[in-house]
Amino acid sequence: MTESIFNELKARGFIAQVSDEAAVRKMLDEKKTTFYIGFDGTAASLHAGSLVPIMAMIHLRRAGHRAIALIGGGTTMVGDPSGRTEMRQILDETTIRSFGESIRAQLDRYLKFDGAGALAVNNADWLLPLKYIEFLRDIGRHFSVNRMLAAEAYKIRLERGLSFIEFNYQLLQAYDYLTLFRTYGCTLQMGGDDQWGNILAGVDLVRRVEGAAVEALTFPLLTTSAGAKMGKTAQGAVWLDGSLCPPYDYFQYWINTDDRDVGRFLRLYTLLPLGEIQRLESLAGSELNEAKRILAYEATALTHGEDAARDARAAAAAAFGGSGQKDAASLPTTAVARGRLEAGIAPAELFAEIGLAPSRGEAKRLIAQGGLSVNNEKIDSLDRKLTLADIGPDGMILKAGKKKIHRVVADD
RNA sequence: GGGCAGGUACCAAAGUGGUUAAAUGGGACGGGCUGUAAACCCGUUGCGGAAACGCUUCGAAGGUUCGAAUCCUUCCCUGCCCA
Repeated sequence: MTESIFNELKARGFIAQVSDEAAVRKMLDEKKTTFYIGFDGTAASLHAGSLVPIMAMIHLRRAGHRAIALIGGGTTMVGDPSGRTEMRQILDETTIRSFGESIRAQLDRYLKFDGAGALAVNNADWLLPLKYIEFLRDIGRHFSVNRMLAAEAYKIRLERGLSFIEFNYQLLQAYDYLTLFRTYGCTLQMGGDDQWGNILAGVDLVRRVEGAAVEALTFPLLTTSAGAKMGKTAQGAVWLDGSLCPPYDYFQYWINTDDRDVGRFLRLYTLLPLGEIQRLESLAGSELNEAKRILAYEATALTHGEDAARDARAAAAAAFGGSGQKDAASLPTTAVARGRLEAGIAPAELFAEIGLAPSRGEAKRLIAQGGLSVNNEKIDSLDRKLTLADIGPDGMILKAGKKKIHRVVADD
């Protein structure tokens, strides 16, 4: 802990708001601190939007602090209204439990839950058994409805509607903080900036109930320079799970970073030293692509491992480098029955089948617009059947647009 | 519980018996220009079909009609006002 981890986080752009900067700085720079971040269990996998909290945990853990990843098995039963325009779909308990388990396993890859430097807990363990009246008397009494209603996070919902179940969310999250403080001596809760109100509610609760000072820190809510939410594309979320978002696609997501975001993202999403990042972001024009390649490689390696990152990088080079296709094997590949290829397959059918087009109609539209190609040769007719003859030594390379690429091989 | 206003495609929002697969905007996608960038220009944007055309869609289910997103009934959901 020679260099200040707080300064490091700050310099990397992780800090939006802090309850008491001097206190947090002192805590993190001088003693081993137990901190926590909560993760919702609303899907089987986390997506790129959760990477900032994950990276923050990695930094702090490396600096010698103890990380608690809280899986929201209990709070997800209720649904956080903060900053949302509509009520979340309420999931059933079995689903939430299984999602929570997947997320725990996923976080383990980044954090290595060894019990000493990092551990995972699930708030279903203490929230589900709660007794309503008891909870109201012990915890509910400390919350001012007036103050809650004034919170920015509820503003939209007060205009559009907020149900009582969601209004309870903050109490539960505050109670989580109290529980982790009591059980693990946790004195810092972090989260996205939309969690500020919920986190402060916990800080208040711990002070009122235990008379102790605990702290809050939030991360900025990121959007890309183009205004899109981080981790979302038109196709959906950029999942951290390789089966939902293959490493190749993950790599592509990062390499397509807007020029203006390269420096910011290198700081947040890689562990490269700041000096190195400064050098990379100072590159201009097309040289910036080198920085993007490094960003994509590092980000992919953190999520999918070095080997997968190397493969993805090689596949990307094959797809976009123009030079040969010796790494074609790394491209997303589908095997198609040899018999069908012998007979010849209509291009619209095949493109739709392997997912390069959402439907045959769309594929036909793309053909009409000159957007589809086989082995880098434009498909100019719906009758241009794809056959065995199109499969070269590296398979048949299909492209939709300039960036979506897929390889087809014959299945014997 | 009562009164009022609503639920239209990815989102916002027109449409109030046929000319509506459904205006317009945004988004997205494709092409052009580029650096796998941004900006800009052009085009596309329910499913199937080469096409003719067929099928499915306007909260849900029924009904009226030659014909409904548009009219009627019931139900579900949301907001506002009153309790």
